[in-house]
Amino acid sequence: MAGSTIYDIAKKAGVSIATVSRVVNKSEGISEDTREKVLKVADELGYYPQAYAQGLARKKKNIIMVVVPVLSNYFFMEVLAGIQDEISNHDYDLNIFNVQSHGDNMFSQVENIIKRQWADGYLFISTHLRDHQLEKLKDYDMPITLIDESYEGMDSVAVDNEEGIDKAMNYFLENGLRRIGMISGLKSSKPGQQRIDGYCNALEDANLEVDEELIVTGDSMDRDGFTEQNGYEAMMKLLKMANPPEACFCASDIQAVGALKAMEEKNNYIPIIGYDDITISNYIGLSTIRQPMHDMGVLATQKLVNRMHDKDIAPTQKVFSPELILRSSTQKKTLLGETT
Amino acid sequence: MAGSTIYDIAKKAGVSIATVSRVVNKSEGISEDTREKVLKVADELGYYPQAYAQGLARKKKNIIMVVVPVLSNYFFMEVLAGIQDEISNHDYDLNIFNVQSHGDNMFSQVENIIKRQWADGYLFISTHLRDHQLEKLKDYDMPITLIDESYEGMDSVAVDNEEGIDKAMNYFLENGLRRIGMISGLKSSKPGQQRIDGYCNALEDANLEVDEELIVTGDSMDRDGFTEQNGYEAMMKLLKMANPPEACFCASDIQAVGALKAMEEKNNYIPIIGYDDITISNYIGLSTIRQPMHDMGVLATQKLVNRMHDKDIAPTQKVFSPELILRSSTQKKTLLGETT
DNA sequence: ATTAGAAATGTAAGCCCTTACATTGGGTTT
DNA sequence: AAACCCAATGTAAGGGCTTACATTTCTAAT
Repeated sequence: MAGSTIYDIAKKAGVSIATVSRVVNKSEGISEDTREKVLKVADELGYYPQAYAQGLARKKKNIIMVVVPVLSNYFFMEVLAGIQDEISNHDYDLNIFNVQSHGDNMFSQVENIIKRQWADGYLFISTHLRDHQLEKLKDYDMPITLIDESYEGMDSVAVDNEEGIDKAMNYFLENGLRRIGMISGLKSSKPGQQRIDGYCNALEDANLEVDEELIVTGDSMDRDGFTEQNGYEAMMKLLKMANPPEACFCASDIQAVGALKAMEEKNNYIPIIGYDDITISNYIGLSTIRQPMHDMGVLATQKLVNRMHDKDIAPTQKVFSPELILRSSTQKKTLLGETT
Repeated sequence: MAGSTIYDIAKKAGVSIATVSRVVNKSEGISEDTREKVLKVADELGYYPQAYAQGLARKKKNIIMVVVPVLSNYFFMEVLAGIQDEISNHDYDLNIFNVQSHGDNMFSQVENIIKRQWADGYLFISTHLRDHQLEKLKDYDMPITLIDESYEGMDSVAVDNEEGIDKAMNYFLENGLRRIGMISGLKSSKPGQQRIDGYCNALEDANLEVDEELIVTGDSMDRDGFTEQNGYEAMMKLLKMANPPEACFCASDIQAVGALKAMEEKNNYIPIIGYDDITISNYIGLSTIRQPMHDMGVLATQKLVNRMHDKDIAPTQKVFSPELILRSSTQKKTLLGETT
């Protein structure tokens, strides 16, 4: 059934391959008669153009490729939903390419994907490349939009992390909480580092000293520590301290879910704020910093499509402002300011 | 920088394109001198073989493609994690193709993906095709493994849904609960229907009548109703009934998350059991029927790879037995049998 | 009937690789 | 030095499609 080519159709329909190609591609200048004849044969033989041959012959592949280091992650999922929604307004297929994370090796994978010319345009989600690497990427002159990181001279869609963390920290500070813990992901990862920096800066701005002891992470380090289990372990550490924090900021909602469980088990609640606002957070009452993930996906896709249509528009960097969403994790049995 | 071909390298290095190809593909019979010379030039020109040209020239593409209707879904995510883990043991790249769901249209998309020969092998996750469609798929003689559905004569990895639902229902029944509600997804979807059937059968086996009123779904119907919001709405309906159920089975954990919230808001708890055991369930104390999603991904990938290496092995269908996992959602402030 | 012009179709080159087969040019053997 | 072998390299076909250009066929104007 499978595997018939344009030649088979041409022969059986008694026309040239060019005609078959034209019929299949709906180009004009074909008589209704031949069109029907060819279509009939094509259907009988189950013909459909091979992607690779077509991609080679045309320059265009009609593919947008999403490149991500880790697929099973909520942030990615929700961004992706936005991408899907937007892409359905355009005539492109979506392909997702999963690069194995970690180090320089990751960049060479990314580079090869570009070189191999898989797609007409690329969305890079959370790849967190270094500046010199991004610089190289620019040279390829391929439509690329960065998501979750920002770089001068490239299209990108990101969120102001510092600002988000500031909002969380200030909320605590304004409510009279001083000793604030932080549950971090892998400290050496770019987002991990960024969030720690934000945390430190916020404290310094408030003229408070940073107690390194209060910045903890769990022991499970898959997905760079951005897992429920990691958050659970981290909160356990925090609660077991001789002098535990009065509140806690989590680098991701998913870790906060684990932290919540730890507090429940210990029956010891401190106010916590997560980061992301994944869908589930609303249902479990987790206060959080909202990143407009869906919108980021939509906007990034729009930017990419625009660029694919016109190489020469100037690249722009969109930076969303994150929003503090208060739910029960900062209220119930918790805030000092409110028990009185 | 981008876009150099084998010809460019050949010319600049003063060799033939065949030699370049051989060097790049690490085939043997190339002197160390030329190898180095070619490699040097290739690096300078940033050469890497174009995927489409290579795919056309060889028969093999070195790609495994995952085909799914909806990406942003927890079941999919966890299965995918398994696929990723297993695939990293083999020399294949992973590509994910997102088909727009809904009806016959979906099948034609799936069919075209096969015809276009994107990959060397395919994993179909939760496509829930009809029998005659699967029958057609078989004819294509392409390595395909079905995940989350089972079909005679094709490789597949699934879970015995009936059995899982039975376990949940029996747990309720054994604990003296008789009036058991069900929160369903879109009733017309294949998994939706299956789970409703299982629910009805379990009741009938216990000689209880099925009260159609107790099978509810929410009003939000994106993702076929398998969302938190849908579960929330459904549970609200249930709790508002004149004669509400004493317990509830949810067709998915994600809906159960919403249901939990509804109960909290109403401050009215009945025991509930979800379906899937997504990672988060463990952290929010949701009792559930565990599907070994990660293992399913791993096993499906293994089967696929085996078949890609040897077309002639007989197809097998693996059906996992799901497991009842009890957590607090069937305990705290709830079970009649335990309050006495 | 003749012919310009448009419409329909065909021919062939080209997209970038891989690879079977042919060729070249030492090194060995005798 | 002739004969042979083998390693290294080159030549060219072919994979399935698109498309510029050439050719044929038809329509309609003269």
